[in-house]
Amino acid sequence: MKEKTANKMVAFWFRRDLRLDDNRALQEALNSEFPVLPLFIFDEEILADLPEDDPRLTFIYRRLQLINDQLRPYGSSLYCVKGKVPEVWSSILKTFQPKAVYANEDYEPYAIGRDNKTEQFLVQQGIPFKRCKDQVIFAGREVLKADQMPYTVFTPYKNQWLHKLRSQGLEFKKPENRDHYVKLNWPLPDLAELGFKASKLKVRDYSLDKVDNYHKIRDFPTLDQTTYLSPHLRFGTVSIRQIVLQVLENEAFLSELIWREFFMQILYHFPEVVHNNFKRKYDFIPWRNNEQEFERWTLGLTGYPMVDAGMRQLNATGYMHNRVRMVVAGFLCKHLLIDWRWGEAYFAAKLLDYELSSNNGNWQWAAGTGCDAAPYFRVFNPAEQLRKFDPDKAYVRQWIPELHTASYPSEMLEHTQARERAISTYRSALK
DNA sequence: TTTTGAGTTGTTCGA
DNA sequence: GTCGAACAACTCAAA
Repeated sequence: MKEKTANKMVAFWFRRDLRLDDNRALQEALNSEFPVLPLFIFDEEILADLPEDDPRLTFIYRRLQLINDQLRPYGSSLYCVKGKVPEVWSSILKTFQPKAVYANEDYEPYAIGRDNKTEQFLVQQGIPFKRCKDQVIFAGREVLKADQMPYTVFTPYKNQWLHKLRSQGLEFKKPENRDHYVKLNWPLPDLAELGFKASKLKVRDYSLDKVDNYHKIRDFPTLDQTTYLSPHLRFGTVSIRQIVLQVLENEAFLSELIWREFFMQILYHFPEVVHNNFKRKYDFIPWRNNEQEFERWTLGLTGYPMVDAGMRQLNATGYMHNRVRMVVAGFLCKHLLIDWRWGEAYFAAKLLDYELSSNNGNWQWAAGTGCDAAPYFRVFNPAEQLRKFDPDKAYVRQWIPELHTASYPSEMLEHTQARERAISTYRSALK
């Protein structure tokens, strides 16, 4: 990089928007007067909690390779570094002096803090930090009740969300200046140089082929007809606008995408849910928190096939069917009376589509402590769920080869008793 | 301000 | 086998 060109550029910071097309902040940067320096930071604050072969890191890395390949025809490449974000920015500014830095908004508490600090630092150097809405159709402040307070019940939120979408439509920005990048031939570090190892688990491509039948098939885990979309929305390898456009008429599936934004705005407005019950009156549930029982749950050794198949699918693949997630979560919170935070943390470590807001919101839903949650006396019967949703046992047999042999454990507790224990425990805690 | 209707995903029991 | 009611009363959104 010649001295002369080092300051005739703007920077675009990739985070959870790992794509070149229909990327709001990237498009804004490309439309600016100056060529774009594309960059990615492996954030050591986040990496500290992850194993070196975390499959999500491997996925991110593969996508960075793809982006790097896509930049090559434009004579550019991805500037990829690892470190603590503030230190990385000081070091970047020693090499480049961008006229502005562009990034897409991220609404998690950690990300908001990181971005505010980054903005403060950049602005001190006279560099504006420009943020765009990209990962959602509507951000937390955009869908509010008439009194300007956030919704905490899904159905009215969804109605308002749909009303807003219909009144203003999906806003697509036309792709322009696609090649307006800084000429840069920067080698992408390989996995080992970054301190990572390739994971055996893979994020699958998504497919919307069968989504038209979503309302009919969604509860049957054996049909394996899920879209596998969630990790792609998590890491922004596909644009939410593009997906919504494709499922506009499909209310059942669209609702799931609205749930995603519902829980994002809950986390945005009520960041304390990360640690606390949304409904504080549930604070006094005396969780049993038996570690041996928790371990049996994680290993898929409860003796309830629907629960065990789900946990084994999660452990083996990083995915779990949505219906089964409800069953295993309900079993942990209600039957075993283990704090939902334990289950939340386990899912966070294992799920390829892990996202704080959805994971927290749905665990609190299953525990009955969340907004718009299941009533506490609603206790899933894992045997009944199996009978209803996997009647020929294809799903459970797939994940439990020893199902009908002596080596499969018997039920670790009896359903009716556990159900009564759960209801009476909750009932007395609420008094 | 007060009132009213509604609220993701279930299970069990008894008629 | 099917159906409605009970579970326990509560909070929220909107008129």
